[in-house]
Amino acid sequence: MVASQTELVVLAVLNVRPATGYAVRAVVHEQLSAFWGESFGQIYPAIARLKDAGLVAAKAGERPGSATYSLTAAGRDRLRELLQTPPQVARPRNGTLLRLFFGEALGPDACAELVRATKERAEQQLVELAAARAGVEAERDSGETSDAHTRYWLMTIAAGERTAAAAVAWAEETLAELAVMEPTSGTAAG
Amino acid sequence: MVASQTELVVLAVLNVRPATGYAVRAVVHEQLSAFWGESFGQIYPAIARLKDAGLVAAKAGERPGSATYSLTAAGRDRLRELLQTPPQVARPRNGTLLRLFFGEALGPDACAELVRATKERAEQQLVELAAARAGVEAERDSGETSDAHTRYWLMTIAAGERTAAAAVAWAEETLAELAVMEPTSGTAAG
DNA sequence: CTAAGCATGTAAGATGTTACATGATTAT
DNA sequence: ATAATCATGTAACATCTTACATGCTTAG
Repeated sequence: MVASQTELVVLAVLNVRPATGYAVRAVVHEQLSAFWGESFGQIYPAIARLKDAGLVAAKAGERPGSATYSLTAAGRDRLRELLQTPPQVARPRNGTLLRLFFGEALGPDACAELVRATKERAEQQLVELAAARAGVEAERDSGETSDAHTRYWLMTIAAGERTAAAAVAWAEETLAELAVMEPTSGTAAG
Repeated sequence: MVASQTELVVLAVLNVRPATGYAVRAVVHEQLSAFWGESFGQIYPAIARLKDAGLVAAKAGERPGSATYSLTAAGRDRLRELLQTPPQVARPRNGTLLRLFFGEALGPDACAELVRATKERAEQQLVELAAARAGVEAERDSGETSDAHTRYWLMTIAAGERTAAAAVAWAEETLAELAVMEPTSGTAAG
């Protein structure tokens, strides 16, 4: 009875609207990518398990060989159950900060390169999140999505924006400090 | 030749000073925990592989059955090589934001609970990071650690502080918005 | 006609967690 | 004494990525 996190996402996405496995993954990529990721290698086996457990039902899809899945009543119950389990905090793995911590063996120039890359990723993310925000707000105003769902969605976008803005501010501060450090060690040393 | 990230951390920690496997894990827990995690189940096999590859050398430790490991010349070369590889960005997995995104099925009260937990974790982290900052600065002033390493260490602490502060600000904003939402759906609905 | 996108799945291998098993040393 | 900490390792299991294999449909 230990459901994977992937099963939770699949149930949650299918609860919004029935979809093919491919479309489930598209939703995850397009709407959740700032805080969640899944690959086909996880999604298809997860759907198969959920089908075996009677939590989702398959209808023949529009194309031959494809299937559109939707939640059963048991699936909706299970979804609520899973949503109420405390989120498991994932082990952090920030390769940039790891390298920066051991920056003495790497040198200030290479470290600055890493921080610049972080800054660019964060700025890119701010652009994407602004676009997502505009899209969600337009959808809300056109009445295509429930108002409550729109609000929750915007809260997750706000979280991404805060985090990305903090990353940009940190990167700028850190680049300034790296700029005044002499290259006394590391591979870039003269 | 695909070295795991764990091998990189082990090499980096042993480059600072020779240590037992147990002590390597203690360093990771005490100094890197804000952005990195490792368990014994990873560290011991990683050390065994590094020893087989001639990248670390074992000396008999102070206790019977224990060993103190240090980098060989090949190990130092390999470390520099690994530090220069681009950091692989880990797949994001934020269980709180996932639940919040599907908050309509959960209800505003349960969502507020999740956000409060996030806020408390972030505040706790700010306390821990402030203590770490004080400890590092004291070490620097006493001359126990190289000045360069201290600076890099403080940069990683600053990253954690920025991120945690952003999380607190987001949580407060989000709690205010959740407070004005009516419980029209979700398990907590009346 | 051909490339891109839609669609489903499997298999191998890497990675990671947790629990278990064992035992020495140090502090209370 | 006895609990906590130091110390090493294995085994089972879960998870995840990547590549592979296949084929339909739509747009250029």
